[in-house]
Amino acid sequence: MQESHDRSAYDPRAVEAAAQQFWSDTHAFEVKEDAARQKYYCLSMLPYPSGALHMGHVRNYTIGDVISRFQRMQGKNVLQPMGWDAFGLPAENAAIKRGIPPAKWTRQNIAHMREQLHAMGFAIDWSREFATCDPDYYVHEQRMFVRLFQKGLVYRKDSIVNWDPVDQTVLANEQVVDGRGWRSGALVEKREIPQWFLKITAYAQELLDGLDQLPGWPDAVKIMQRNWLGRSEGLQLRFDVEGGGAIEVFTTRPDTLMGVTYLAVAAEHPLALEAAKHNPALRQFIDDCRQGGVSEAELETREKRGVDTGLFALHPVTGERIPIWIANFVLMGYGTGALMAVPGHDQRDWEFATRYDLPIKMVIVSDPVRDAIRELGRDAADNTDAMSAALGQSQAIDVAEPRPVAEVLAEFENRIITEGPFTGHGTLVNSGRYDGMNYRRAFDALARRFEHENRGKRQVNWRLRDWGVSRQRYWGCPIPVIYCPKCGAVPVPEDQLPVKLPEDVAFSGVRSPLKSDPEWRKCSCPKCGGAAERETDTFDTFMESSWYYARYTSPGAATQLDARADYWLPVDQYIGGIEHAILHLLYFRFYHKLLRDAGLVHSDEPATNLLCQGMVIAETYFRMDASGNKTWINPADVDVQRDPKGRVVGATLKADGRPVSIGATEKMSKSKNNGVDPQLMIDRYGADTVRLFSMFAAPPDQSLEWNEAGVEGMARFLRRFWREVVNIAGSPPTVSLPPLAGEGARKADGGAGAGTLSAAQKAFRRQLHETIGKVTDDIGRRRNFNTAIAALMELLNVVSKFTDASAAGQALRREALEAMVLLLNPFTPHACHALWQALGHPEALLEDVPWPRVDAAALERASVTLAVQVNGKLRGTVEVAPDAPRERLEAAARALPGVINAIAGKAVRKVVIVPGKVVSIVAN
RNA sequence: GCCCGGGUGGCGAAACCGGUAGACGCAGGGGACUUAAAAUCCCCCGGCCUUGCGGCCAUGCGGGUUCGAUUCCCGCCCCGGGCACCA
Repeated sequence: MQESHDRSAYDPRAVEAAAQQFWSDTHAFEVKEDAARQKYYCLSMLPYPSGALHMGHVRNYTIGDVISRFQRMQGKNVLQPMGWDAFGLPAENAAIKRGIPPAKWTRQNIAHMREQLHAMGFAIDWSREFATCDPDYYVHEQRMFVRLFQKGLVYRKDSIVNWDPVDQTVLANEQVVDGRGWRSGALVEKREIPQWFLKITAYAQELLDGLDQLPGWPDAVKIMQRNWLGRSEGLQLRFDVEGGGAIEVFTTRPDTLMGVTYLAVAAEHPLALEAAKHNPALRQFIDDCRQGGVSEAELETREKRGVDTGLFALHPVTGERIPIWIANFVLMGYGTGALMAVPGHDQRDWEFATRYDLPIKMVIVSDPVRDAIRELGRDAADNTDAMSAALGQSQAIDVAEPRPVAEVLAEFENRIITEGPFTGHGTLVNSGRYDGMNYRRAFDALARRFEHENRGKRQVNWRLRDWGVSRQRYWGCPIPVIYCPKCGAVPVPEDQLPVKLPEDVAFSGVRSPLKSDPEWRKCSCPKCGGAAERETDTFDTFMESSWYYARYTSPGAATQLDARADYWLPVDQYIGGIEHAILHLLYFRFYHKLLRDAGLVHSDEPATNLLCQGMVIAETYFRMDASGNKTWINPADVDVQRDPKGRVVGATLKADGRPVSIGATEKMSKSKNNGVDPQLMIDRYGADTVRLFSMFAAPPDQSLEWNEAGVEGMARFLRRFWREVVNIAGSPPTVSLPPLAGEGARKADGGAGAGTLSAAQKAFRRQLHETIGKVTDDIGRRRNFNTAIAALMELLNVVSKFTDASAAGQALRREALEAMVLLLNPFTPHACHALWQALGHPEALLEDVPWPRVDAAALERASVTLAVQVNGKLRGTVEVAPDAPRERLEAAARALPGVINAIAGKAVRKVVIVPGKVVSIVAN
């Protein structure tokens, strides 16, 4: 016994090395197109090669691998590729810090991380691997850009960036910390420079409509994208300016037009700049607006400020004089850079008007107020109650005495002025001939009027802006454009592509080597042959990550894609972090439509199913010094103390045994030093245990708290499972008990074979087949891997306790454990690979071995348990035949002592029976 | 600020379509085995009351709908993600 224990003990290191060697030697995961088989393209977002695998990668790629291996066991032709999102800012930072060229640093990181991915045992087709910094990859991106240029989907315009006046460089939002440059500490300024744009807005409507064709995407992502696209129907309208000129505004609420009390323009608006020429105070305000970063979060949380230009616009209906203000919350980039402010019916306009003491007018009343007014108009004497109730609902007005309509309106207006705007749709008042109209009618009437006067037009506006793809950085794909003094911006001819990024460069300071190298940019104009210069900006790295999924299907193709793309695309399952819900996933969808319109793919959307996994979080520990600075301590270096109930009462540093403070549980990060190194975990427990824990500890879309004791629990489970399987491995692979053979048995004798089992044997087998059903559904449909694993643990507990030594009992054990090896294979493929062999199977546990099937006959039950409630409280349960009639259920329920007590002295009013679930008795 | 998501025992979580709240695992307590440790196995484990049977309370907070709400609706509080150079 002792000897066999030693021989058969679970040794993850040896098991995993052998399985990985086998998969590698047999090219087990390299796939090719096969029209005869159903394809399944399972894709995880490609990693940025930051240096080492982190737990977020482990989680992401384990989810993808579980789905891939599961689908493969369903007989599908599964593609699971991997590559590297190799361009980006961190490589430049590393270059500055350590003096290593970004290309070298990046390729070193890739080599290391590739080894780590191998050690996780992912079923990846490595023959398709590429890095986005390979010229063979980005040449196609450059060619696509040139073609989009020719199609008119690319343009250049001035755009605002964060400018660091000390380092003389453009900063990413990430590099702006509290309005200052992260390296120089200088106050960041806004600066306008010319940049390249892709016309994603030309696809806005299609991107919106396409969301309805994606039932396999999470609602949260679709809602976020819908809001991001931000379709709004409104009116673009011209206000004449007193003394000449005009301002165009866009409004989604033309019905509030008569409530306009001021106009607000952006600081960069031409009218603002013109007015500032003769007004130092305006000049000063506009200059102040240039300070600070450009991110939306920063702008939106900034204090709303403005200044009066002293100019007036003329109201397009009344001719009234309307003051024009410059306001820091109006941005030049959205709509027309100017807006009509209606403080009575818009929150932000109201706050601004209140601050600067601008008039507030009521021109819309809520429906309850309108109804009350109508009642008053009919019978002014006696409708106090109705009016009071109506006003009470909307604005809480006390109406003690009947009053004329004008007084009610005045009260409502007073509420708006003092308490806040009424921003809902309602009925127009104080609007002359538009009085009494609702939103829709007023919108139409005003639109017709202004279209007729040639003063305005109906317009659909989008929140979505065109995609600015220029970055003033070195480590990116060069934008293939040449600037000629005579011919202007000329795309690089396709036969001169790629424009290669020089990789052997030295970073002297923060400036891009492309920009400081006078030679690289020199070239001749493709049109006139004269001396010209190259663009030194590179693409936004979202460009590379927008089409990599397609390139995996056509490795080595001379063109961007070839016919193989049609076999594999679209992606069947895409997996990545929720943080990419908007930007990446929108560009990804957009680029797919660009590929489609170039004839390279033949579908409308790139991925049919999307899974967004949550973050990996961990506890934080720190010590604070006298001046309040925190030193963060890694969880691996800490011991935790508990009270007898298991509650955490303190923590100490392993090194000195003295206490440390316990911080929040948050996302693993370098700054909080709470990252757990996956490599350490693999070395200590093996990849299968790490995979199993990362799938068990939380459902994939929630955050996952890393907890090493939990990992040990998984190791315990795997050891037990290993032992159970090895214990039966000596018995013959097929114990001769035909009635147990599921499918075959039912064909042979209609399932009657199971009838020869004892009640305990039947219960055992039912649990097995319920588990097969649950695990299949949890992985295949629900993507709840944690509950699939829990069900398998439960089953193992049952198997361990099932000591039936009869022939039938042994056969049942074998059936259960063979099925479990298959069911666990997606999670712990190395151990299952070894155990499948140990069970005497000659073939490798790959697609040749089909997923276990549920035997419907095994699921039959002799009885079901129903909950019995009295007045909503549980008073007992009854066990009855599944087809027991209603009367018998009620009688059985009423016979329960708990029920008799609960209904004593009461009359039963109602009995609700939900078959298979509950008997609910209402008594009083 | 805006958009999206989440809040259930000491902890991670489960309850899938409104039907027995806490499966599974961790931590903890008690025991077995062992010279000892590790490993393994068995029992207990939301709170309060009760010798026991059992009862009451409990899914962030306050309301509502329902025979019945962790689940649906309304209003709050707290935590997390995103915000594209540029409502």
